[in-house]
Amino acid sequence: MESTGQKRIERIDTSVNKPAIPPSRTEKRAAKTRKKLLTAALEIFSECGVDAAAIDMITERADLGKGTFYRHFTDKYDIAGVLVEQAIDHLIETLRESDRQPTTTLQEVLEHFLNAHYAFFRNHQDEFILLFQGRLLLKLERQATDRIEAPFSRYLEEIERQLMPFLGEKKLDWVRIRRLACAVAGFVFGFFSFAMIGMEPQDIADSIKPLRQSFVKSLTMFLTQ
Amino acid sequence: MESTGQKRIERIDTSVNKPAIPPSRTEKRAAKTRKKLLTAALEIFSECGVDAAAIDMITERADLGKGTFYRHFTDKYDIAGVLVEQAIDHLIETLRESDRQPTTTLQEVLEHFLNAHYAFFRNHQDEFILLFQGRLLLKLERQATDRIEAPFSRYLEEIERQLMPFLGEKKLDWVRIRRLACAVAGFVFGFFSFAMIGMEPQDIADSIKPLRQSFVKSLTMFLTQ
DNA sequence: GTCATAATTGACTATATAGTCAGTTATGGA
DNA sequence: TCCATAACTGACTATATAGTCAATTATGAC
Repeated sequence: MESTGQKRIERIDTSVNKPAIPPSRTEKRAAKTRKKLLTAALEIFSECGVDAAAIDMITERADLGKGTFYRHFTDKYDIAGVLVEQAIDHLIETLRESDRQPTTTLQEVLEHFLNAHYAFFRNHQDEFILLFQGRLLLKLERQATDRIEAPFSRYLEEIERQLMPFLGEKKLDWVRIRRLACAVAGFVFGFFSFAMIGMEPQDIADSIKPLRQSFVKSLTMFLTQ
Repeated sequence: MESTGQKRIERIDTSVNKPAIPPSRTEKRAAKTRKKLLTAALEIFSECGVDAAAIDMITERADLGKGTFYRHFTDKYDIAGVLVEQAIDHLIETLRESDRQPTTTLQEVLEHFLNAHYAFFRNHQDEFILLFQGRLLLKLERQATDRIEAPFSRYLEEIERQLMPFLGEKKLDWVRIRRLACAVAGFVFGFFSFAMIGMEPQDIADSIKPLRQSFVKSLTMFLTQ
């Protein structure tokens, strides 16, 4: 049942710090607790999957009381939504770091894409798993859909944004750009996921270089054909 | 708790029909019931995800009593395992249909791969979703791991088998072949999954042809470089 | 038709998990 | 120090789901 009225006990909001007000000790304590919950939840979700995870697992892992969870989040899908947003932020951030280096050709941009995704896969494996298991929920008419779908769109848009400058010569076909974004995102996530089944970590690492090479060539061809 | 002794009530086994014995009406009834359960479960799993699905949802959808479920399967993950095996069988079957047409070049084989995957995505969408949500369970230390992982390995091996003949000139590097299989599987599954978020169905269909073209070129390059 | 056997049923019990709230502990201000 | 307020706690209740089993219905052999 959805409560249309306000909650009796207001939840804590440490998500956005009001600017120019130094955080009190109380606020810092709450923020630290929230952080502990987020960290624990990410681990649990990546181990068990969001649906199979229980609140108790999270609070247990965070070494906090169960009631504390409900002062910070409404339910599992609430905290999962926050984590997905964070993960996408990290992925986009990683993409922008690549973007900071001067790039003059489409090939270079695409190489940066692949590098950035590989870095993300290596350095944020829990988030990688979270994103990849959450992604498919879309098709599945569920409540949390928008909360989950929105960050993924942001991600696709970031890829598109970085591509734009190099497509000036050709017509800026929206479908073609989105198609490319899907191809890049899909290839990288899909490859790493399958690689996790079929290959040893060292083999995965060794595969990156030649794959990058031919995938970049292929995409360049695709975009400029 | 794992019961090491035998169950008090033996479950029905209609999975493999003993050869040369015509099925009785009783057997056919049981087989039909089992089929109804499998069909309902596939729908439910692809709508809600395996972890979020409940037995009641499945028996409700199949219009059967709950107890019936337990005469045919031990639990959710048991029936999910059967469904994953079936889905992989369909995918492999689709791959073999492509293979039946005479292929003389690596490019043709790769084109058939892409065609077959696209056909599977179009004609078995529920199974596509099931496979794709199940796939990641691997990383996540769970009980059903082997049951789920084995079919995926079969799938990768089928891809490898079809590629073999065209790699005779080059050294048969096991890692390289598995890498290619991961690339094909990952690209196709990954692309379609992201396309489901970011694109309209018609745009997806329109994307197949040009994508196939450049992806095939890319993979050929990759294998023969 | 009658009986033995097998499949099916769904109400029932056991269990696990969600979500609550009165009580406890920490912080901030006087 | 003492009080007001906010964060935290975990035992508790409500609910949902898993899994069971005695009763029911269908089938097969005679």
